[in-house]
Amino acid sequence: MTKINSPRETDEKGEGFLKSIAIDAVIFGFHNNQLKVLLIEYKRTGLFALPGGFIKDDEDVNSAATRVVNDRTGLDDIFLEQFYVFGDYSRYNPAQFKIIISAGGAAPPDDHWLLKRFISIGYYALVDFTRAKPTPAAIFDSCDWYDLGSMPTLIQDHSLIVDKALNTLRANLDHKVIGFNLLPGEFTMGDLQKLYETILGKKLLRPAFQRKMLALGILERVAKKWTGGAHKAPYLYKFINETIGFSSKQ
Amino acid sequence: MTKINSPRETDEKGEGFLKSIAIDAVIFGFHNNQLKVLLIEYKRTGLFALPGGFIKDDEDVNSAATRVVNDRTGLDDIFLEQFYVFGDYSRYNPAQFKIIISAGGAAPPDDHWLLKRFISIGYYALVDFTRAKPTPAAIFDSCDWYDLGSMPTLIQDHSLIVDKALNTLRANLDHKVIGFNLLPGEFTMGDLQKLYETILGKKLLRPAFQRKMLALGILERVAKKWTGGAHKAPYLYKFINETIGFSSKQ
DNA sequence: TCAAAAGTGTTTCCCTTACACCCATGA
DNA sequence: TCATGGGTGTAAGGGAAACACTTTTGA
Repeated sequence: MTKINSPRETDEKGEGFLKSIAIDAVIFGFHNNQLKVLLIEYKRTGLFALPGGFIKDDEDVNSAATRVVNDRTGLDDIFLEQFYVFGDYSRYNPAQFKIIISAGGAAPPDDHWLLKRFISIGYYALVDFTRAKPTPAAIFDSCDWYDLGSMPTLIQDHSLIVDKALNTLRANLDHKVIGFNLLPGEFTMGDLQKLYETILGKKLLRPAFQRKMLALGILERVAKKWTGGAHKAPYLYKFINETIGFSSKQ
Repeated sequence: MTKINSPRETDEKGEGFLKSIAIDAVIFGFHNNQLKVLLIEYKRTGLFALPGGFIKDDEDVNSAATRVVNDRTGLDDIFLEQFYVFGDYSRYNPAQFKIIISAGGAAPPDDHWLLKRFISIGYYALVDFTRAKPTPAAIFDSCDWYDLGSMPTLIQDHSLIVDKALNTLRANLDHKVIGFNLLPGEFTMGDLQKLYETILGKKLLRPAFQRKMLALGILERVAKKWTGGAHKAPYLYKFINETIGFSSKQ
């Protein structure tokens, strides 16, 4: 579908990209009982933002989102879903972009395409923290995980986008099968419960949780786990589902 | 928020509008136990489509959607919600738009802004059929209600958009309070049940339905209804909720 | 042998389902 | 008085909540 011709975002005209449309990705990971979000920092600005990108003239929007997440994490098989379009006029803030572009070289002309108003399509992605390799682009100082509770201030309305992504994740956790995307291939029931508790922000009852998860019929018990703890070793489970990757589950 | 300056879609350059972004609205109504969708027909083309529009340079995207629905129905207080962005490259079909524009006057130049690739933000609206006044624009032959089961062929991927809107409506009917927006201010429990049955495409048990709806605590019994039928007259109910209008319910 | 975590069994409770019964009304 | 649709009562069934008990392991 997508011809590869590699236009460059830094062109003043934005040749090769759809104008006025951006993609912002809230990439969630889970580690040490903490829900994390991948953020980038623009060089020499102290400005933090969600990983984002633009849509090539001949590229599907969903493919562009996949490409953005792949560029930042190196992962291919990711759960990714649109959740909202952020399109208020009030989010238009060219001053911030002028700083970002200027930090990368010369000050941009006033009619630089990135200084125009943009609408952003919000995606959220659930990735395996242990396999993701945060990868900055040339214009970033960093690309790293941040705990949801201790994120730096973000540009534009990106904090709002994270909030809305988290709300969507919470709402979907109940009636879609998505939590597993945040865990490694094999995990214990305790890991899974910690994940659910962290996302939902509340404690769950262990017996009820175990039964509910097993009743879904999508978990396969693999083997015994050895632990360093002074207690019974838990089973390992893996998620059995062929339809991994870009999800069209409704 | 929105300065009024009235740009015109027919300008070749699309001056005053965001480029590459359109809005398509699936406006649902309910009448005679049928779920209906509002469709427009372009003049002298035989082409049917969803009501749609574009976003003014200084207009919120959600405001633009409200404006589109208001233009076609005359209604102000409408339930309206984004549900998906349709952004595949394959939906790009300039030939159809060339026909539409040509039918309105002279053939457009090849660089007419409407012949470029567009991404469409899908909204669905739930309106009171009895209060909506379908209103065509100058370039339409008609603007009318169609039964979901007997719609004409639609341009582009508009049939897909309707399908996805219906699926979203079905999924939300269970866990959001939205069905009432399709009924007049006062209605019987039978009306409401018929509506649910039509949307979900299956029969529901009357006693269970009545109890579930009343348990929501959002219905107020108003008065006795007189009927022409040879049976007990049903109560009338009305929906008690202050937060009518553009919904931010999550 | 003990503490801690994991796995499973059991009872209770509540909501939904299914069905029954009564009510009101016009033909 | 009878058929039809509306409203409510009630018993049965299924799943979640709450709690108890057993199992396994390293200290």
